[in-house]
Amino acid sequence: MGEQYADIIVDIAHEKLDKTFQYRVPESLRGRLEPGMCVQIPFGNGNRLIKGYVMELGEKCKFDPARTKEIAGIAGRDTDVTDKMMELAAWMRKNYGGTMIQALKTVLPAKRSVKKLERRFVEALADREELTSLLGESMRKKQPAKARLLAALLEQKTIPYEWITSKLNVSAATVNSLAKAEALRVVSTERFRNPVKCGGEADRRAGDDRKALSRDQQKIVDEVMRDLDRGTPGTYLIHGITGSGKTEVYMELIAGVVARGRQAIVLIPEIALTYQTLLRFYRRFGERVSVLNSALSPGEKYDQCERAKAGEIDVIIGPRSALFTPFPNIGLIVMDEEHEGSYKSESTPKYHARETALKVAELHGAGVVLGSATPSLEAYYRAKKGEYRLFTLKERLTGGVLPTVYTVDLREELKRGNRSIFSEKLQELLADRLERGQQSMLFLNRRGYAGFVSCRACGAVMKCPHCDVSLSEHGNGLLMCHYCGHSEPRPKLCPQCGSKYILGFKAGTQQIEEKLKELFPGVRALRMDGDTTRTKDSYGKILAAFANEEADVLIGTQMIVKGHDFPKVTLVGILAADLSLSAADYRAGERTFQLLTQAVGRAGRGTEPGEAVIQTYQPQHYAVVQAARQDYEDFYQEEILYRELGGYPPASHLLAVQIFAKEESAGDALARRLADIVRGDGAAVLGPAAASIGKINDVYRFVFYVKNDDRKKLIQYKDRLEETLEEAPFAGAQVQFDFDPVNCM
DNA sequence: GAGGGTGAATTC
DNA sequence: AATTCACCCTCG
Repeated sequence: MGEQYADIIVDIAHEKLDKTFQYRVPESLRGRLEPGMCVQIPFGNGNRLIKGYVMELGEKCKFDPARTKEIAGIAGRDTDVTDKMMELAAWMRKNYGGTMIQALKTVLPAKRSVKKLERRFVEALADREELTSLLGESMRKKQPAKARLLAALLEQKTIPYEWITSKLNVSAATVNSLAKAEALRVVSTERFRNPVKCGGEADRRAGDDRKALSRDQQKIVDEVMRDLDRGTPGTYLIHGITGSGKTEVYMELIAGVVARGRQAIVLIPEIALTYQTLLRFYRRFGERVSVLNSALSPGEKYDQCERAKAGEIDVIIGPRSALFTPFPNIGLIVMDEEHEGSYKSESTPKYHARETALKVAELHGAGVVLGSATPSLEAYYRAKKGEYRLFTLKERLTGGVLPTVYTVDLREELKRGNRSIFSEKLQELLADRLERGQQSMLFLNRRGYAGFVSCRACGAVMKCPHCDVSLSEHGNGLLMCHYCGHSEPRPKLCPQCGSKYILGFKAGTQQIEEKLKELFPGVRALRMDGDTTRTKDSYGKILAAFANEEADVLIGTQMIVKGHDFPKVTLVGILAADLSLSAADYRAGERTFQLLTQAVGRAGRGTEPGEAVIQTYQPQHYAVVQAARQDYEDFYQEEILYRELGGYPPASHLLAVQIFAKEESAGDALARRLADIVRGDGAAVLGPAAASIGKINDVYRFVFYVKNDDRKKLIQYKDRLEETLEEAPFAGAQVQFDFDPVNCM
């Protein structure tokens, strides 16, 4: 066997050093090193020993072999936060692909890749008299840098090191010479750490807000805490309908963990991160809780991380990136609405927060609590297999009964001559609510962007010149692309046939609003979709207006069914339940069931009983049937059968290999070549083919899928492809990996 | 030309 | 970040 080499990132925070350095692995360390490990390495001209992190191991030397040095040894693996983060980054790179730098940037949200742990000061050693005489001497000798430093030291005995190099503009060489003359010394101080305070104010404040837990709730708390105290924390799935009190359980668990001097991370999908939710946490945990969200500036995010490191906070609430809060000793990770698609990252490394949470928990010896009213197939599958402990909360503690659901077959409706987008049943119930002064919600199960423009004469659709999607009309006579932002004036004549009959199809929700007003003149309706909520503010305003009963009907897409509680709503209409069923990916059924269940659950949250109407062309589809019955268990049984037969996750695993290229032919060629390589290794490959959106921003997209029951096998295929790409780089094309994709390409 | 301060360049 | 190096300066 030849030499072994390691790519190492040095533990010095500086842009110039934000890359790997290659070192030889000495005989004694062969086989003992792993990516993410902390080692001692000689660095720079003086070969001073510093800390470094192993990024990758390999056989070949990418640098002048004569100048590569040897690793000095393994640095003590302490409990340092940074070490854990490095190990996590290494794990992510291995499991999701991409470069180590990409993994590190994901894990360490703060600018610098490695944060220094100590602050340095320069302290005067000589007394004032000596300093003054030295100052005079340096002035005489025309040594301005030395003089500036001495003058500064006369005013202030200790000066932060950064000041000296930046403000005073004195180089390190000057400091060293004065240090040698024993006029000053450089002191390193451990950064100030707030001791973790427990109990006290936070607990007292909690008294008024705390409700007694039900027996079922208490059972969960007892079991999780018992496991934690025994040092055998596990993963728990709480399957509980909305209003069954999952949040109270989370709070009690978090309080328990904090009382034991450990920290908790609460993951919530960004869209569900409402002010009400935050307030509940603030009331219970006061100043010791903090929020992370996309509205924070990078500086503010950095501050949150510093506070977490310094032990100033115990609880953090945020979207998937909150997982990377650098807490010293995490005791619990809560993942609410565990089934949400936003827990999967869209950029490399395309990690899933659920799997990553389990890894973070492993590193800290923490427990993971997943919660959902409609658990993901993945989580429920693992729970059934006994990998997760399953708890079910059936009672609706907030009162209110489950709504009555009517499923309407739109084909029947058409046969009876009703061409309206509202079925007879929905019209009847809407009229009833308007009469009684109660509120309704109309839900269009489809993503915002409709509003495309086409020619009536020849059928040509106005398309984006840079992307493989249709342009949508934007009021002001402009056509816009939602993917790249391209805009152009709406043409007067069809560019294909010259006809002047060009028609814009209204965005779905806008059309619903108009039809509703035709049917019920004078109805007060609010509309919420991509167009009306361009600004972040308007989103909240619309919800607030509806909650204040300033409107009778709220019309919207996905966003109106998530996380918002309107007690006065007693009717929910789902206008076209199957729109999400027709999507050609294996999660369509699951997604439809979840959306319908959530939408139906919006009705009757208050004292009045609720009703829901599901309009569909496929009333016999099990996702529709089971959502109408609000029966998760039966839905799961049918869906998991389909996944097992089709070999889809969670029963099996899927790796999507995505190819991006400026030249269509280059992308196609690379996709074929890569697919052939893994095929040659015996992999089951689907494709390659052009992605469903074949071009975005003038970049062509191709994809192929590799299937295998064993996730490890897929990782091997990924490694094989990454190696191939490294050995023979393919100019003008990029490759990304996506394991068990949520949104198929 | 010794002696030493300074900024730039380098770090596997 | 922390050296070292090459190129100044000053003083005798």
